[in-house]
Amino acid sequence: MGKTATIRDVAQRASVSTATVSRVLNDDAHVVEATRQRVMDAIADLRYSRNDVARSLKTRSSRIVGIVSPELTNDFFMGIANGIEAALKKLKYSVIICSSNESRDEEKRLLKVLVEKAVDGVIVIPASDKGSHLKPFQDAGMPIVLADRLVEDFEADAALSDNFGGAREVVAAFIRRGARRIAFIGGASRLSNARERFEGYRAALAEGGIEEEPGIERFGDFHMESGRALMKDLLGRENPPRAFFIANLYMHIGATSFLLSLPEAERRGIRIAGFDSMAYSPLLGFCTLAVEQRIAELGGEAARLIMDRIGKRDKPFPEIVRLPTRLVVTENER
Amino acid sequence: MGKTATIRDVAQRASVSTATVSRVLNDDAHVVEATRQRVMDAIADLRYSRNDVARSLKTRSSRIVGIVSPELTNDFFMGIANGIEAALKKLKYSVIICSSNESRDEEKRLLKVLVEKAVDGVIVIPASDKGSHLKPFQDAGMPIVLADRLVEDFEADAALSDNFGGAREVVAAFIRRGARRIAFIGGASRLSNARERFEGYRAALAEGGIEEEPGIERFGDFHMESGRALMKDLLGRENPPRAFFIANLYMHIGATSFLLSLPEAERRGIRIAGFDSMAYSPLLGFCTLAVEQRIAELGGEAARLIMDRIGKRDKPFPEIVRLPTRLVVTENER
DNA sequence: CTGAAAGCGCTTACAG
DNA sequence: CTGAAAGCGCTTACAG
Repeated sequence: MGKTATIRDVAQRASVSTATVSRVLNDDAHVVEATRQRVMDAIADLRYSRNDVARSLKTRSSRIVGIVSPELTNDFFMGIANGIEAALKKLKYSVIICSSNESRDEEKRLLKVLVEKAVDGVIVIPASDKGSHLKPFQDAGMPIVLADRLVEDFEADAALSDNFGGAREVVAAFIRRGARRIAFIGGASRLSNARERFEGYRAALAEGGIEEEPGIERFGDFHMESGRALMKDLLGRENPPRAFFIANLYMHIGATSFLLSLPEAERRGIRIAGFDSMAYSPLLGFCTLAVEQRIAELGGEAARLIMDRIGKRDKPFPEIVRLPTRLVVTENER
Repeated sequence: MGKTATIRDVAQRASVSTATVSRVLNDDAHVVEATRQRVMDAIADLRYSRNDVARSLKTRSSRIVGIVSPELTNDFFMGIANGIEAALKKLKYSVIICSSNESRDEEKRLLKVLVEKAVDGVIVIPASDKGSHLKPFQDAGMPIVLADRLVEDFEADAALSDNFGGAREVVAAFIRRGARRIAFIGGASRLSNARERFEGYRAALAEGGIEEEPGIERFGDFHMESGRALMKDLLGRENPPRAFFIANLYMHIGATSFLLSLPEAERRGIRIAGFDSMAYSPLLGFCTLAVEQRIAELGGEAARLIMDRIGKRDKPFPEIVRLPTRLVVTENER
């Protein structure tokens, strides 16, 4: 930037002290209207814009919250980020969104950068099931909130979906609609949300009086490729299942794209119950039921949790919020 | 954060001045090794972390670049953001990603916030075809770079795809593969990228000796719903086309989801040439050809452009970069 | 090679 | 209701 006007320039032009300018800038009530107006005019004349860097240095608050996401190109994570941003905007907070690139090391590095930038807190969507590298930052006083899932060796406030309940509900509905033999395609069970969804599936099965069949319960990595591979694998068995609960959207995409590569006859009658609903969900042609997460609210809750800690609100630690999910019946009933 | 160690604490512990600590922090060559080591030890002992806010205030550089995107939940935009972040990381720059929510007013507000945060520059993916609201910030000295598209009433460096060339290439390939009567579904032609793609389509038609048929050239708004509506509309004509060039991914999704709602017989033989390729592109079952944009590089170029201006590199203004696209033949040849 | 000191642009207790 | 002044944690010419 060029030479911008400072608070001193404004003070001079309005013939007041910098303290007074600062007061009107911060909506201090004790400034008499005439003075305030004079200052406002000077601000307008000079096109003065506050320097938040200086403000932050003095107040020790940057009014910035960091968000660390495993990836940027993921509508689910960005939906959460959106929810966070919307909630914080109202409090005049801004947000720095960073991608850990699904790497724990990068996650750690980003925390360090964010601390240097003096963010007031950070919301992390964990890249792995590990959290010990977050501990030192928390110990140093940085408020940290988890979103979407929990991690090992690290306790913190967290905003999560009711993965267990959602999975149980959708699988139960699937059973009610006649599905008996339901295969499971999910993420690695060391991840908290993947495990919870698997347990929800099992609970629904048990409640429906359906015996588990370990041979058709498969665990991938939440990515497209593993969804495709597992679907291929399951359909390659001697007696392949026709109903599937796929516990994550990307695996669902992979599985569907494999199905699309099959001759019409081979894929007929296949039905899928899935997780999440995004812009492109209408393309998931075999999906008949889905669990919808309240993505934006997940972000909103994460925002609330971090603000509570930043504001040193007195409350038990950690606070874990579980957001209910919603069952959705999709258009495809083909 | 709690009471963190400052440069003074480090200086004291290492028995040097704060100036020396600052020097080792900034890799100043003139510090003798023994001193450097002592300082490094003190830093480690105290778990000192630099306060970038103070640094920024003094150096007048925050080492932060703002990114303003029309939305967060969009893999194309976030792919650009990713490219920017990757490129800037190497230069020890960070990035603040904000969503304008497709609103020009919000875009303006965000610019103001970013100026207050003293970012060194901002890369904007315009929310509309208007840019006059960006002018005052540029005039005040803030480096601004556009990505993805140009706007009216505002000149700036820009990183763009060769929309014209890409559209022309894919439509030409479509024609070579036998398509004659190709309908056009695109975005509003006041948007620079939408217009360029339309012109590319027209050029390919002309070069292929195919007469334009205005009745099957339709303009929506780049969103899913309009893709769906326009596809429905076109198929509702007396003599509906069977080949489509859809100039944007979301419209492509909408169009495809409409097709999926049709009985098998009605949609048979429909072929689509599209734009972009994302994780869920395999689900676009009617797509046979696509133009792939170099999304990450688009971000990389935007990063380079903004750094050039921040570094006051002497070069003509504005610099407009056009990145070539790549033609992709998809798996579906059904 | 290292230090003393000024200053970046704000905010805020303390006076008055 | 308003001002003078200190100070937030750094960096950097200027000396030596």
